[in-house]
Amino acid sequence: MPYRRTENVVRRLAAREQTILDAAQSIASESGMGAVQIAPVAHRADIAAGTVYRYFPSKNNLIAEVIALAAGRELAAMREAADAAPGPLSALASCIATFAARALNDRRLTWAVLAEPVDANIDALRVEFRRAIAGELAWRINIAISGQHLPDQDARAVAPAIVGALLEGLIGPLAAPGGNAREAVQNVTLFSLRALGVVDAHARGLIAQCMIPELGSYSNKVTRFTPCSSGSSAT
Amino acid sequence: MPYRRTENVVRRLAAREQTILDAAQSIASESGMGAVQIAPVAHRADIAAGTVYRYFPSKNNLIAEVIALAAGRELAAMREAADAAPGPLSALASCIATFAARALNDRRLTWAVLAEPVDANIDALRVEFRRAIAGELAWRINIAISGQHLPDQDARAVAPAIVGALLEGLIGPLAAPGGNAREAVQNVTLFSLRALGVVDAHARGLIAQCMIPELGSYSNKVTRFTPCSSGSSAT
DNA sequence: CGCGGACGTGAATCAGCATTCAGTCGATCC
DNA sequence: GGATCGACTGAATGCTGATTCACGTCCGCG
Repeated sequence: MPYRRTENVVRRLAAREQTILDAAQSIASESGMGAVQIAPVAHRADIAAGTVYRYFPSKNNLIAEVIALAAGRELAAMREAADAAPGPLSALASCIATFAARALNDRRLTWAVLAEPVDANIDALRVEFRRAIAGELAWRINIAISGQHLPDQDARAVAPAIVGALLEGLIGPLAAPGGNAREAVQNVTLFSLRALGVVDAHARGLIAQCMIPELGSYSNKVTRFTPCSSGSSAT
Repeated sequence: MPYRRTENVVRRLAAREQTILDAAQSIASESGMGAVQIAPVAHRADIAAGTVYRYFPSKNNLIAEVIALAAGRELAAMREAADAAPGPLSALASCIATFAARALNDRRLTWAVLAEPVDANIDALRVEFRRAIAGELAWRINIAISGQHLPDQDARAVAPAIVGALLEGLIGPLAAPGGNAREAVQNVTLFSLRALGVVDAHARGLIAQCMIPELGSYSNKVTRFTPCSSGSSAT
């Protein structure tokens, strides 16, 4: 007869799992996805390498989980910011600024989660995440178009370009490292809005009113992101 | 007494080296940088694995060479297109459109060379390449700004964002695969020009006059790209 | 010719890492 | 208080893929 899982044990196991996830994320955030290896993660979590496999069936699964958690967090923040805005263009601006601000807040992690290749299986999940972000933007863009706030254009095509511009312009290897973060966020947001066809002066106005998340501290909701498409096994 | 290298031998060796480079590039172009492994490259070049090492001291050096060659090709094409244009904004538009068109022409290779991570040492070279492209754009942007054709802005910050938008918007995993290539090029160019602050109508005019390289065939000059910074050993 | 050096070969070596598993230990149950 | 269960350990295993090297082969040389 199998043993029951004591309340205590359940807590301990859950805590351990979280510890592993935290270890993996912090390593990713410090040294990139490539550095997320079983041995270092286990070491940082103060457990043996083998133990990791009691919690995650494979390294890929662990990484996938890290990505899914980060993705859920970012998407939720973007939605929240956009939903709080007064109009379609404001929503768009907030959405972009929020993504930008949070990315800037933890450059390396964002890069690791969104851009740094690891493995073909993982890449599939990452692409889902990017798609979700681009989709979120595309959705808002379409609303603005149908309200005549933006010139007619193919939102599905433009949204990825904005994501690329944000990533490359803010946290890519070429982006200036230091500088005024708030200003950088406002600049890329302005850039994006203009690219969408908002005239310069209007865009500046929108940005001025835009809530930009406090840099240095942001919500850490743990709504795991689940891609809609079925096929992301991440073996 | 060491033997001299016969004319014939020199030719043969050079041809072999080229064959290896071609093999590596074609594999990268078909399956990405990850698939550029010594064994497959050697196989495609019809030589033994060990022979590759008579021509390149390490795999990284081989890959670095592939990247440098591609980079030189692309930069030259961008410069040529821009220099042939009548004015600063035209030059900018041509530069962007050329990059876009050529990238679209060989998506996978462009992606492999510009975006697909391989190894930290290689990444350094890749970053140099990106920097060179962004620098080329920044240069043209600054000319346009000083001629009052563009609103004042930080070209060094904006140029990488444009590169990101082009890559992600055209050849990234989210970009629509099929479709009208010429139209796609014109769309991202329009997007970029607007982002820089060119008003919509004017941008469209510029693009209409813009020479877009024939899709499907383009110059294959072999001006190897050499990053200016000294430290790109690529061990 | 026939010697010797350079090229070419590909099997063996080496290294990095994920994954496994026989063995240890503390908690749970009767 | 034993009998087990099941988590934990970490050394051993296995795989993938770059790199090496002892040995053929070719060709310029006298």
